[in-house]
Amino acid sequence: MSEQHRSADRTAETRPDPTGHARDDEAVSQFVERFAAQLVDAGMQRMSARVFACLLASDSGVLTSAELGERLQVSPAAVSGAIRYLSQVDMVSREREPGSRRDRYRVHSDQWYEALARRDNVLTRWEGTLREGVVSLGEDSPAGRRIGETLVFFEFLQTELTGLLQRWREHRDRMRAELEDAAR
Amino acid sequence: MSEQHRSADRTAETRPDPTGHARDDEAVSQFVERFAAQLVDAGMQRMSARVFACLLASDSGVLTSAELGERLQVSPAAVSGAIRYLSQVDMVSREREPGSRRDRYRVHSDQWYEALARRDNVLTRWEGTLREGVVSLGEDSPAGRRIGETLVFFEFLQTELTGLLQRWREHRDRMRAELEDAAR
DNA sequence: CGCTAGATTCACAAACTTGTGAAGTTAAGA
DNA sequence: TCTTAACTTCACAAGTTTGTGAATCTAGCG
Repeated sequence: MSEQHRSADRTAETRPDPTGHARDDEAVSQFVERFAAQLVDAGMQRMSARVFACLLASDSGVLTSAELGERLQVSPAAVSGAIRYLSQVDMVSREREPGSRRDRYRVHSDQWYEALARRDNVLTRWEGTLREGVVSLGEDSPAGRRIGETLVFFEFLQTELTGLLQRWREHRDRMRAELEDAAR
Repeated sequence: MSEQHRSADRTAETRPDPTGHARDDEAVSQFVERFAAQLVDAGMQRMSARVFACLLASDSGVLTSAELGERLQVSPAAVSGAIRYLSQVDMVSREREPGSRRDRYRVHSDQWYEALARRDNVLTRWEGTLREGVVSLGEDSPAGRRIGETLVFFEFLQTELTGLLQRWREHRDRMRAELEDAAR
């Protein structure tokens, strides 16, 4: 077996690094599990959440199935299932390592932005259901009017989302420009 | 048993009403189940979602445990559990019907607004975990920097949320004023 | 063109979740 | 103060989800 894949993130307890920092695997694992738990609370499947958090906390941002399995103490089958979901929702991408039959999974840097943008679709579906509801209940009935108000709120949210994401892009670009300046 | 509680929403198939609308119970139930399913997809417990959707679709906006049980075909125990959750998260309020030992459960008109405002707390918790993560990973490590960027995004979101809710309040008040005008 | 590392699929068992009936508790009204 | 309608709690059964090992598939490489 090749030793290549050990270069990015070691599994030893701690590791000195060029800037004088040590990576405390115990602390890292605690972060991974804690953050994954919060993603689960927010509705994500457990294993997908753990895999995602693990990738997020890796220095390279890229890990193989075997590495994920070792860090999370799960079988290749579990990793496979998690990756299937995560790539479906575009939170990780799959890369084939050239000159190898081993896949590498990478976190997208814009995951959160993308995830939020995808909420747009969810809102649209909700709005569809609410519109049907207004019809079923009768738009002049008290219940119909109540559902209608909810619909207005979601429509408002959806509009706001557009502006919000635009402002985020500007905010991010401004930040990056500052970082570039500082580096010079 | 008193017949009082039948006054607000009948269980018969359809009902003529003063404005000439009929309430098609089959269609209403379909809306309730469909909307509840979407709430479940978004992470809510099944029974809580059904109870909430049912209240939302009732003309009075107020139902008793027995009415909820009959409409959703579930036991009083199930209703009790759902209501416990919903009142914990402030999506329904409990009222004691005066001169009776029967509770009534009411949907809040501002549920969605409130629910979104509560997201604020969730974000704060996430930010806490992310901050710990940056420390664990070392703020100058690539992973630490990646988590840090995520943290910035969530901080941005939290700021935006404040403005968004403020704009919603204005939007809503403007709408209500227009409705008042039209009624005159 | 076959061998084999690695990914995927699948049936199953363990763990968790959900809703029920029954027992227990509370408080309105006589 | 007693009775009893209505809510709540609890143990359990049914249903669902999750992760595993084993079998299967895929595609680099000799």
